[in-house]
Amino acid sequence: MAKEVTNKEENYSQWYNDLVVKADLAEPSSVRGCMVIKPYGYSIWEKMQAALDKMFKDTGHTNAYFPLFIPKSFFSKEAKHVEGFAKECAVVTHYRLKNAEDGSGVVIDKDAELEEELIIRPTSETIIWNTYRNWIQSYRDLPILINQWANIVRWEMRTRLFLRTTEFLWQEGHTAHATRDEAIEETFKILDVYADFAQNYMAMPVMKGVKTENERFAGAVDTYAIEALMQDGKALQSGTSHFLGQNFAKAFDVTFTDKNGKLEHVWATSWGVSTRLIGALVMAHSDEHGLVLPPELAPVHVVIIPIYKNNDQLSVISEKAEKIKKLLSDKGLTVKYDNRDTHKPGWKFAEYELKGIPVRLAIGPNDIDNNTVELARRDTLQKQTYPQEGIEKVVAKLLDEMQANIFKKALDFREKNTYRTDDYEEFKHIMEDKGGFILAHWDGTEKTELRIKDETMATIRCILLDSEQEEGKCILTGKPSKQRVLFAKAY
RNA sequence: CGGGGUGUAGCGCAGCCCGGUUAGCGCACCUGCUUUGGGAGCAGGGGGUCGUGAGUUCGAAUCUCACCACCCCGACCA
Repeated sequence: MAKEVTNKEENYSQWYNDLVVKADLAEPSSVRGCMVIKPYGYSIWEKMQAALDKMFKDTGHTNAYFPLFIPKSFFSKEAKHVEGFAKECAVVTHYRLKNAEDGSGVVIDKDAELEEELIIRPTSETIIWNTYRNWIQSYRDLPILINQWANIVRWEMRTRLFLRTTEFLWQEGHTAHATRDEAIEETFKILDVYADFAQNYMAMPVMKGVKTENERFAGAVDTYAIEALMQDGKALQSGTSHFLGQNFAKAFDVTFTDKNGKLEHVWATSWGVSTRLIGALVMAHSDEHGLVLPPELAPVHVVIIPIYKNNDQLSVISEKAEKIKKLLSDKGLTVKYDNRDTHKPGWKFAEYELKGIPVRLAIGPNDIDNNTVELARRDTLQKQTYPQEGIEKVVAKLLDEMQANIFKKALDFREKNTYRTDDYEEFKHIMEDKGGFILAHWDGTEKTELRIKDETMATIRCILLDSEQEEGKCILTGKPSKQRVLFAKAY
């Protein structure tokens, strides 16, 4: 065994790290807290980008690009925003290096100090709203619906590949609207896009809800999020959509004249998902054998592996394999024919399982005699022999079935691990033993929320949008509550 | 920033207590032959500033001191 993945039950976080590294998604870099996203991992990100980008375009958005650097003065204009991000900002103070006089290498040239320090963006609201001020005069200039694909930096103390790194890739949407209602509508529209993407592409069920004040984005009026449950019973916030009200418009003095000739502040939203989604994808579906990728996001759908004893056999098999590859490609599938002679079939089987390629198609001498192929599906690891005739339809159908099955498996898991309780002792036991989501009553105060966090490590992930109104008593204080909220330990 | 741990070949480790030839093992790598339907076998081969610096000593991977880096556990976070 060349590559062993740590047992998932024994040490979940080691299992995750192993998987990310051994499946060639990413590796730690020599820069503290930063990762190298390797080609295979990056191609998953490209699949995500392609799907999301289309969804954004289909809902009327266009892409643009704003600077990496933000002048410190911009950054400090929105009070809550600074407060939230100040502790994790990288700051550029100089613009030149020089050779050290003692020959010990290169040092900062103290004469090249910046007049005003530049913050490396931890998010772009400030630079964007500073820019929007110049773009907006009239209601005719609205709405502005812009997205950008970018890297950002948040100086983290402890990092984990994909889940939390100092630099990461994401998209951030920033929209400007003439009315409050329109901005709110935009916030929900994007939340739905995210939920749709998570469920239909990532095959990962999510809960939609609004964050408590405590978990709200710095500078937002309301933060909405999609929350997913990972296989270790912890929740992962997978996307956020913020209704910013007029906070940034006021901070950056962005006003417009409405239809009645009245000067108003602009209404805003911002929203984002990041490469963290790759971490979510890994933790939601994968197993002891490696990654399990939903077909919609798999960089390669089918790998064809020849099994042969000599070159004569290989050439017969290759001819078949190339034909099948073309049939599948014509169906829009990405197919790899791995005819390398440097690795044995068994090695390749294990390798592609580790990488989560949805379907493996093997052709050997027996298949040549019988006009068959062997298909193995990654989600269930089942193998079955099919006639070569019509194989492209079988594979296409199988991939659809797998996409649905992977989602269903994740949904079953979530349902099995979502509890309702009105008893705080039970609440504590659930959190301690197995984790998962708990729906419980809460009195609505930050104090209670923090005390529950202290005592159980669980936080309020969100207040579900579709939660039914129900009279009850706060699980901690017994004070009256009108609805249950979603608790979990979180990443 | 607190508490704990680890730095020896690309990776994972042994050796260190108790200093002494040429620093060793597994995986990976290279060559050859046999193999190929679940991570092949045999034979041969290459690869090391023992984290860095200073000290003790006839002699340091091994002992002492300092520094650096990384990992795990906490506080902070998408």
